[in-house]
Amino acid sequence: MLDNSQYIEKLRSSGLRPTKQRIKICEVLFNSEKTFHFTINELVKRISKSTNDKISLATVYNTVHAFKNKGYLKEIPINSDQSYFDTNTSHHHHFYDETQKDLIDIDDADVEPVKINTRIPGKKIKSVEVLVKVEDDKS
Amino acid sequence: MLDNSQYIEKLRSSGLRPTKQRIKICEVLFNSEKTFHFTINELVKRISKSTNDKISLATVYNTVHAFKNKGYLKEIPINSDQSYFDTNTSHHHHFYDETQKDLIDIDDADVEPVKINTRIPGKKIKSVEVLVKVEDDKS
DNA sequence: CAACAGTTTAGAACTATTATAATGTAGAAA
DNA sequence: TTTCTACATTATAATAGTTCTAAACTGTTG
Ligand SMILES: [Mn+2]
Ligand SMILES: [Mn+2]
Ligand SMILES: [Zn+2]
Ligand SMILES: [Zn+2]
Repeated sequence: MLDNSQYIEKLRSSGLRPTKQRIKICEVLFNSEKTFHFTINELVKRISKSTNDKISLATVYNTVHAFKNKGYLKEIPINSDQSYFDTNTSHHHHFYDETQKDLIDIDDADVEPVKINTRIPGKKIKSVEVLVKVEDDKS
Repeated sequence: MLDNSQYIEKLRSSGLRPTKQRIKICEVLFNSEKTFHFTINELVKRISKSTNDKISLATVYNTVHAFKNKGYLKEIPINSDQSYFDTNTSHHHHFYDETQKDLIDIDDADVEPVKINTRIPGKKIKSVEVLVKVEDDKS
């Protein structure tokens, strides 16, 4: 929970001009106690609920990608027709409920550290993500 | 490495009519010693290299989805503009080279079994997939 | 063979995402 | 404060992977 001046500082220190659109998007993304997952469309809805000034879809895409590049958001790899993002940038994994198309954090304490005992020469590891797909238990 | 009569049997026993398109796609997918990863476009290219009879794009999509539903193919979750499929349906994980947009199997022996010590009530686990993103090592 | 459900197909439709290019603005310099 | 300019926003078009449609075709069964 930060106030606007802190977002302005955060944006400035990232080399991003603190425009009113970016500040608003910061509020929507980071002004809540709990982190959450979202698609671009869901974010657009959250934004329009919390302001009267419309932000164009292109700006939402641009800003989400900028924040992702700066490390303020993560993109979660799922097979879906749309991208999912996460305001929780700490190391953790996910359940994906295929029935409800819903992402759920797995507390990092509930997952044994994933050990990969092999490497690709000339490449370095950027991330290690576990996705646990679940479905309704009919049995 | 199976011959056509075995594909015909495999298709029949799955409730799929053994059409010449499906048999051809079986050959392209399963007639090699090594398993591999592919996108729909790459599969279309492989098909046209190995036959003169064109198979329509819609049929390729239909068949890949049918095979996936029958468990003959897996879809690999990646953030990409296109879907990746895998002819290796045994349990294993992947490196994804973001530079070359290339999927590489991780031998299951090189990964400690992933233990998830929590569940979602009413849901059962369908799959547990580890994706290790790598990039060029410039350091 | 006849009948029919399942399959293939070309092409249209759909939709998430990206590109374009004109307009606007934050921040620094004069 | 005014000017300047690189960066940002925006409406809109373009792109592209995927799915849909509906007509033609085919494998299977009786
Ligand atoms: Mn998909
Ligand atoms: Mn993406
Ligand atoms: Zn998360
Ligand atoms: Zn694989």
